[in-house]
Amino acid sequence: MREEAEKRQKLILRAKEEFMEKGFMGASLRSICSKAGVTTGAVYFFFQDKDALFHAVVDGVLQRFLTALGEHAREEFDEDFSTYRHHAGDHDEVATRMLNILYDDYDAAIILLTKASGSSCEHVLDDLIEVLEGYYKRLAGKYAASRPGKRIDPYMLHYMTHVQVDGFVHLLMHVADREEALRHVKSLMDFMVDGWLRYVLMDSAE
Amino acid sequence: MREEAEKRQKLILRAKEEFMEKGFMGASLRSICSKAGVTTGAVYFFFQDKDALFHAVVDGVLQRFLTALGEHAREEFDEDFSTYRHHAGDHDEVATRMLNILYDDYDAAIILLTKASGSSCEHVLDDLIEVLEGYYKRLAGKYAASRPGKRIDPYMLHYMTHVQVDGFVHLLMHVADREEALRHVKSLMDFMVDGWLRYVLMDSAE
Amino acid sequence: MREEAEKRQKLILRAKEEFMEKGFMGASLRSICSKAGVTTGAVYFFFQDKDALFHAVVDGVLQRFLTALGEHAREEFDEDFSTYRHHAGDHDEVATRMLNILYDDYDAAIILLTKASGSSCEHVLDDLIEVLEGYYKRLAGKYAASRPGKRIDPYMLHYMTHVQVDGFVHLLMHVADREEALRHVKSLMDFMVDGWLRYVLMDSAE
Amino acid sequence: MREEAEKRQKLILRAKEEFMEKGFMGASLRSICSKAGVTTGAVYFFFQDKDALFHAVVDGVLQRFLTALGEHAREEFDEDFSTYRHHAGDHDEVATRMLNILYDDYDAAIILLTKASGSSCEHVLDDLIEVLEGYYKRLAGKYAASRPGKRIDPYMLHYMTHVQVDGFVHLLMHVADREEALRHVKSLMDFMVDGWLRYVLMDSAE
DNA sequence: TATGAATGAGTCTTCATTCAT
DNA sequence: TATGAATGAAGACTCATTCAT
Repeated sequence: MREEAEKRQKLILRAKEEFMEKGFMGASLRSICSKAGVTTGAVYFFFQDKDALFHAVVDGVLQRFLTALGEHAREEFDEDFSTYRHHAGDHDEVATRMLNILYDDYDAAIILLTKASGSSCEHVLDDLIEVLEGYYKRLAGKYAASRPGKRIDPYMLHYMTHVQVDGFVHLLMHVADREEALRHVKSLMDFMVDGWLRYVLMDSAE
Repeated sequence: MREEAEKRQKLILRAKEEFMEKGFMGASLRSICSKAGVTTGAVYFFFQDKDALFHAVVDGVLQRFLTALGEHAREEFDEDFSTYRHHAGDHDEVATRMLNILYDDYDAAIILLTKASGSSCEHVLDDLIEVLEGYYKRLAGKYAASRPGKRIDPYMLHYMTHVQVDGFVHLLMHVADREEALRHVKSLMDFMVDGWLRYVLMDSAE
Repeated sequence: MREEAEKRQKLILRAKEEFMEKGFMGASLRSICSKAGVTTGAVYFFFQDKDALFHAVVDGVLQRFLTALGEHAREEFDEDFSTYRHHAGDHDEVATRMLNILYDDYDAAIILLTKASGSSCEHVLDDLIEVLEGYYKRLAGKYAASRPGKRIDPYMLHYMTHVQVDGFVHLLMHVADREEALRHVKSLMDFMVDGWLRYVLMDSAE
Repeated sequence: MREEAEKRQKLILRAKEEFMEKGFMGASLRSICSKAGVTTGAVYFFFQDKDALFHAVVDGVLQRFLTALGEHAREEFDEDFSTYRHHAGDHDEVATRMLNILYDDYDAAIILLTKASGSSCEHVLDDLIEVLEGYYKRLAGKYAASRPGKRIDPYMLHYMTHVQVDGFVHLLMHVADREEALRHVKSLMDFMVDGWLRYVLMDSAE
């Protein structure tokens, strides 16, 4: 009661370690269980299968990230682009918010984004990019409409979306310290906005 | 004798298909052998183990890529940066050369770059980036030395190296057609050079 | 208290469905419990084990059937065979009575007779035949004693008992509709009585 | 070479014992392997899965039985029914032939016919009956056509087919000795032919 | 030269059952 | 009274690898 699903928690904890170390496919339920001091069968009381255990590790960050992303998308979409001018640092606040979510459950975030191969999450990144791309396409459309002489390069739009997502992943994987990561995020965002304005929204004269 | 080489070749061919479909870990030697019409033992006659078979599939592109990279590095390093000015398109020729190497053995390149998890090649990308980064660091040093008021941001140097490599991978994975890929590579390179000049080599006044 | 019985009942109901679908061995207590909206432990509160649950499903028909059989045996055994002559339809009434018992709990009857493999009931049919055979042996003995020149073929006696029981099972499994089954039972009984008179009680001259 | 698949044979032998004892579902590959002095993996070298192992035990009898049945069907169908009169013993020869096939691989026959539940053979008996029924329906049609005033009772046609097949199974299971079984088969066949002439081909006046 | 048989540890998963609470 | 957590042995099956021949 009080220790409410203590073993469940321990199981998730050890699973996180194992997934971190060996990835989804490489992870062994046996190994996880023995580390958690639990018999193999126990996993199947708490979770439907290996994949569900993976979700238990990873769903938290994923949901928070997705929610934050949805909110941001709604806000940004309401801006008036006819008068919009980009200033360095414009996107720092959002980026910081998103990054914080990832660093709040650092290991889970890394597992979700880089160790999911073989699980039902193995395409999260691609899915995320696809969603974002759709959203950015509409945004870029609005922007281009208010800027005569501008047109969109579809490949670069897809690529820049990828770069954006990948930038976060790169930060996460190469900068363990949150504060340091937050310091870098500014350059990152400026670099990406440059990319957008120069290579996605290109001059019509091609 | 000729048969020998034939079987070896068929084995490599089917392995390529299997690795492409399921990745290194997911691939089954049994399945490869049966597709190749060869007994299980045969793999171990021709190759030391699963990993060696993977290398047989992948080493060709890897070596050609590495060699080309080495040559390029030597050339570029000899330029005189005191008089250097970047022009759009400067790097297209190199990029084209590298990209062609990848498209010449398209499947092997994709396998090497995205399906190697679990094999001894699983860190090729990281290794490649590390090598490149070292080379770029010296290059950037030279450049900065000839440009008073410029200094290098180490994280962005690492990140830009990553972006550069990742740009190739992205192209490879999302644009199956070589000609189309070659068309995009120009924007890609310009975008990256921009990144270099603005975010890696930043103004000293920070 | 009322709830208690309810849960027990629901458990039996779902168990019946599961046994029907997958047989005793194939049935899963987990699956039964979850269908019944009850915890796993509950089965072991209400029943001793899987086998006891099976009995709970099946004992009703079995007891009613056995009782009816016993009554019939007692009646028939008291007849005077010295004056007995078989007429078509003689046994219809009994057969109808027995068949009705089976159709009154159709699913349970089918489970008992054809899905019990692995349970302690897996030999009910054999047991039933054995009991019946003993009874028929005495009956046939009486009959033969009053008919000089007749002797009994022991194998055919056993076989005819089997045919008799099997006839019921066949009806049950192939004719879901009770009325239709009752219509067929006449031919069935006549066929069997023929068998008895011709092949079980055969002419001594062999 | 000489001992050609010695272990394969031992595996089949032990599997036969295990299937005999516990049925298909109840049988454990582990147990079979350890009895055969072979590791678990070995089964999967020789057979695709548990079901394939079952087939290896059982396919011999099944094929021989089916072949013999097909031949018999062809012969019998060519008879001229307008002049046909049944004599006791008419079918003994066929019955003997079929029975011999079953007794030639006694255990396999029993396993196939009574222990197959859970395997892909679990409906052999039903399938066999269905085939036979189709054949008998045509035969009975021919016969009835040459006998005015006769019509066919469809349920009894199905049932008699079942009785026929079941008669063989019963013999097999209750009479281990082949000679004794062959002695009984005569009564059995006569009983069934009686059934056919009286209850399947009934007088039109119903 | 290359096979085919065999290994044995490993995979995930399911099971009936138990018992403290 | 009945639960929910947990067991532990067993299930079928797959794997990369080895080695006598």
